Amino acid sequence: MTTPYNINDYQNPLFTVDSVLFTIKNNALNVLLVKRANQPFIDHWGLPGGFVDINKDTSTDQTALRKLKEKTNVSPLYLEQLESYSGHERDPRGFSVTLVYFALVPEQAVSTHIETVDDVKWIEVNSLNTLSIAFDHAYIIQQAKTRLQQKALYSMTPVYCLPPCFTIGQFKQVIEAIIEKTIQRKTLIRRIEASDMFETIDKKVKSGGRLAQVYKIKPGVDIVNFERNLSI
Amino acid sequence: MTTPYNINDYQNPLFTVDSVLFTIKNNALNVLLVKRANQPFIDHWGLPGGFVDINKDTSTDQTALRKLKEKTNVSPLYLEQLESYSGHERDPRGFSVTLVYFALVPEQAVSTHIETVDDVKWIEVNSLNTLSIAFDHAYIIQQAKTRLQQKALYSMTPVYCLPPCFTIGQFKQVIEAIIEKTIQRKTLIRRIEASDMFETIDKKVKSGGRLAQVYKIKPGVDIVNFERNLSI
DNA sequence: TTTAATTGTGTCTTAGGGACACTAAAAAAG
DNA sequence: CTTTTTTAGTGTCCCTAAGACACAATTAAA
Repeated sequence: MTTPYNINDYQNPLFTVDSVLFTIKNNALNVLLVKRANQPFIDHWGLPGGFVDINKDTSTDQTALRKLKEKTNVSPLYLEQLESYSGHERDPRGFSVTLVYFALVPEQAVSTHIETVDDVKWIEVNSLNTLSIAFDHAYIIQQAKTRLQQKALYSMTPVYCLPPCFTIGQFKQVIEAIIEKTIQRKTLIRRIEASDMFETIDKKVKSGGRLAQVYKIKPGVDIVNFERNLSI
Repeated sequence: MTTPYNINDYQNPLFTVDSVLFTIKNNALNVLLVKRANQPFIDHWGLPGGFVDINKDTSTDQTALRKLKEKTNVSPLYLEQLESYSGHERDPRGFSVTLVYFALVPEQAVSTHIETVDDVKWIEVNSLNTLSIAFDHAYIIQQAKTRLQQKALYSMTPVYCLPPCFTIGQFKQVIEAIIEKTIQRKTLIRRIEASDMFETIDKKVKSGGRLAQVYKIKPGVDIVNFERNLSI
């Protein structure tokens, strides 16, 4: 029953790390796609990612960050594991496993770099069906979107789609773009106060009407989770 | 141990699948541990798991289920991915990635099989420090416990630690063992009704006082999530 | 000066968990 | 046989935070 361990008895699956990097652009949820330079699915658009480099990476988190930095020139403010996907069918080269992260970044942080290259672009998640996407990445993006929507209902996570200084109006727009539903401004204000994550800065900013108070994240605070969801 | 050069080993990290299988035993959260038959950490206790067998497994889910069935002789009722853990330090053989699942099973379903073997056992999660655990598995078990506790606050997931027919009193004990806090019986009854996941069966059962109504899960229903957490 | 737009406040409603009293029914104690 | 103990189940009030929405404040545009 117990044969001695030998690593060569097993064929290792193909293991990659991919990231779903989201941002809000034009009041819509966008995902970063990369034009594939290699087979399989050459010239198709897919998620940024690749193989672990065990000489450079101290963990798969580092792999995800390294690949994202290669494509966007910045590290995302928020990164967490989504899930891994595996099977014989998802990659023509054979049984494969991809560990998928999902990440958030404010659009301004990467816009200048993205505009200088033509193999990296933002695409609206709701327009994904107009492209032919590599592997099962279209499905993975949908899963990541669902997870982000859930998190937006019970946490302050969407703040990582905002620049360092922001107004409540901007925050509300980001949340609404993610959950695809309007929320009460009052509810957001109550949550901002209850979370104690933010501080006002001595500045107001034009917004088309009355000047808006500017907020920023208090240094060193963790993301706050709430006990109730926003209603769906 | 000297492994011959293998191109796959060089490109790919060591990839394994492990599972944190929980049950409730004696009103306490228990985890299934397996005595390791091989290096590294031979004779230490660790999580059930191993390498993907790409000839047998259609996905990593199947790997987890196959390994659990080897050790317990049953498939768990509940299985989901927890997270993956990676790094150079966690396995002396080099950079490794383990994809960890967490699973729930009623104790009765596996007790007879467990008692016949001596390399598999249940151990109370709160007594883990009395054993020396392989790899970073002690840490992983703590992470899985935290995740299970969170899920118990907003979902009916703990029901998978119960046998097919159960009383509200048993359900309450399972939840309380998981979250390590008492809950209001009334709250559980309200959630059972609101979820519409259960039906009463025409049977009552002794419980030390008044006879208790027996419930079971309606066939084909999905686990229900609530919009509010139980208070912590 | 008026109107429109956006920010910010006040407050009532609503849903669901927390608490707890009270009744029901069965077993154990006397 | 009666009383006590134990667990099951119900009724109901409280509390908190989200939803709804009116209304005041402030700015720009018409």
